[in-house]
Amino acid sequence: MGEKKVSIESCSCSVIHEDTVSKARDSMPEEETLYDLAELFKVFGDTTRIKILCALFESEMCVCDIAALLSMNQSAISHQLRVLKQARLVKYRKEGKVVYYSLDDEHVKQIFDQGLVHIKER
Amino acid sequence: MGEKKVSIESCSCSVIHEDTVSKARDSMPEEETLYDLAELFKVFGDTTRIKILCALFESEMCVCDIAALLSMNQSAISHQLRVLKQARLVKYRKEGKVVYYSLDDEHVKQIFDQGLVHIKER
DNA sequence: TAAACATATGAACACATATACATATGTTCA
DNA sequence: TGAACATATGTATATGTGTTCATATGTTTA
Repeated sequence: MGEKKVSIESCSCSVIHEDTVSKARDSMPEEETLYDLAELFKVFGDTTRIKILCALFESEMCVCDIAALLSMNQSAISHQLRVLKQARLVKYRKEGKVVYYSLDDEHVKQIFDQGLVHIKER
Repeated sequence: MGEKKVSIESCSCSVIHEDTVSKARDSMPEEETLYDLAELFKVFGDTTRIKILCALFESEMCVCDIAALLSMNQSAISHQLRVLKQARLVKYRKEGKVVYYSLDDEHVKQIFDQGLVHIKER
């Protein structure tokens, strides 16, 4: 059962499990959702940005603080904060010329921690 | 308090909140842990790989099935499965010439779902 | 054994991206 | 108002990466 062979032009080989494929297809979220999800994880997938998020777990920080902490120049940090901001992972408040960044979302730490669990378990 | 200014050569500006910086520094996990974490999320940060993982939530699948499902050629899928395998996100079993892939870790879905929560909330 | 098939792998190419440098913006304070 | 300063942003560059094509590996079956 479900072993009917169907050749599909996009793949050089024939499909072995038609049932499995169509069931998986039905259970897949929308294309856009999966795209957004990948974009989100992409933001987490950089050492500098992970470090920034990690630092902000402790408290809000200004750009200069973060640059000093990570021993990187202000421009690099500012560029990365922009990415984090666009992903709605951090928010900011201005106090004069100083801009303080903080986490925008309580899920950030949960995603972070879930990742940690996977890392530690090896 | 904690407002002593210290100039650090790596940053053109002066540090405003010395206390905040050193507290954050103390709370940071090891460099290697953060690196590994970024590497893990990097794996999640690709549409093709997210789709593969998502498909495997339903059931194990062979390479051909996945290729057909995603309308991509077998080589591309195989390359991505390799990345997922190296990150210990999928495992495989061989049955003759067919290789069945499945999730290697119960955390995968939890990380995935945490990401979804963040996406949906906007 | 040879053909057919599923999968893996190496190389090449196109494209994305992180950082550095230079500079612009906007705020404070003398 | 102008100097000093924190931050943002545009551009260039080096590095990383996803996909494709060609081919290798390994298994089944005629």
